[in-house]
Amino acid sequence: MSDAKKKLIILTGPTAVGKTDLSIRLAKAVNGEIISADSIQVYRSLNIGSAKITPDEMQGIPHHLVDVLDPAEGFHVAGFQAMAKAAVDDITSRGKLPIIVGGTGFYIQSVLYDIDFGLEDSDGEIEEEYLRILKEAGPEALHDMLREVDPASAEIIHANNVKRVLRALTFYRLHERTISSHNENERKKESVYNSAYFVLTMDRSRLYERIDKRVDLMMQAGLLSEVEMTKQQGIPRETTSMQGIGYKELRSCLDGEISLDDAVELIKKNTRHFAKRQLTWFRREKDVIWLDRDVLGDDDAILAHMLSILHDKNIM
RNA sequence: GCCCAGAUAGCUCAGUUGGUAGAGCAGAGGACUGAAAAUCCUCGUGUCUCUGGUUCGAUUCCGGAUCUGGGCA
Repeated sequence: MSDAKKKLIILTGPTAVGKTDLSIRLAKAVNGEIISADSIQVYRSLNIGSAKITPDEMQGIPHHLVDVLDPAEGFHVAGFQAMAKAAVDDITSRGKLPIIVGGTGFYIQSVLYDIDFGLEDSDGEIEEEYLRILKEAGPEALHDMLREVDPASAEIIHANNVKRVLRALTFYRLHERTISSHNENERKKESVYNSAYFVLTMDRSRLYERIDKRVDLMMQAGLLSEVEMTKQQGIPRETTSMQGIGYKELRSCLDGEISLDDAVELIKKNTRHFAKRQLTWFRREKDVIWLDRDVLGDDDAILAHMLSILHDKNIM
């Protein structure tokens, strides 16, 4: 539509559909650079478990937001958004096309719709107070408190979803307005980009087979020792990076809580569940362009299809 | 060949003192606006192996068949 808008390509899909290879071919075809939207690949040294692209595989295509954090550091959408926006501007200013590639739907949304996350988060004091209440009175009590200040949110957020209840309460405390009204405004936003939002997908049971196989390959490639390293380095299990699939299960195994076989099975299962959640997310996103491997065929055919859509949208 | 025990949801099993059945896991759907590979919600009709019999009525009791374990020869 409006040529004044910045151009942006998004390539996403559930884990293990084969985004990486396709993204390199796409980047070459459109003279683009890749911005990773992946909550685990941002961390250095978490390579095998995050199925991170190797320098060889990059084939000279610049990648942004990969290997930018230490595994001990925390991370969140707002941080991602800021870095991703800077990368988009940087790439665009050099006359190249930014391509967001990765499976973290929330991250993609934060950039595409330029969501406002408000002020900085609390220093923890407020949260501690709520956590104390949670411990003493339970999740229902917290939820009741939310109902007092923000009934709309209390209606939407289930009492057991403590994480969200806490966030809604904290938001109210910090901003003196409800997160529900804030979210309502954000939801109305139109994308600031002239974009194409591609979601790669394939038959569910075949995807699950690929996932199971890929986990076995990760184990063969030495995932266990990669995780062992994080333990030796003293990275706490509660850290954001250690909540990644593969890492949390093997850390549990290394601490003697479960057997290795059980850990591997758990990794497979959790990855399957994750892929399913990703698909649910993308189904709900507006204006996505589905690329079904079972319909379109091999990567050549998929790429050709993408290029023709990009052409029609005047993105290239 | 004989004896014993099973045969119920994709899997592991529970149960019906005879009125056609339910848990866990797997799986499916959904939510999501500063942990998102996170967090949370919802969803269980299946020839109760087959076949005769008893019964108003059998998945449940009885007989037979088939299959699967285990034991004895």
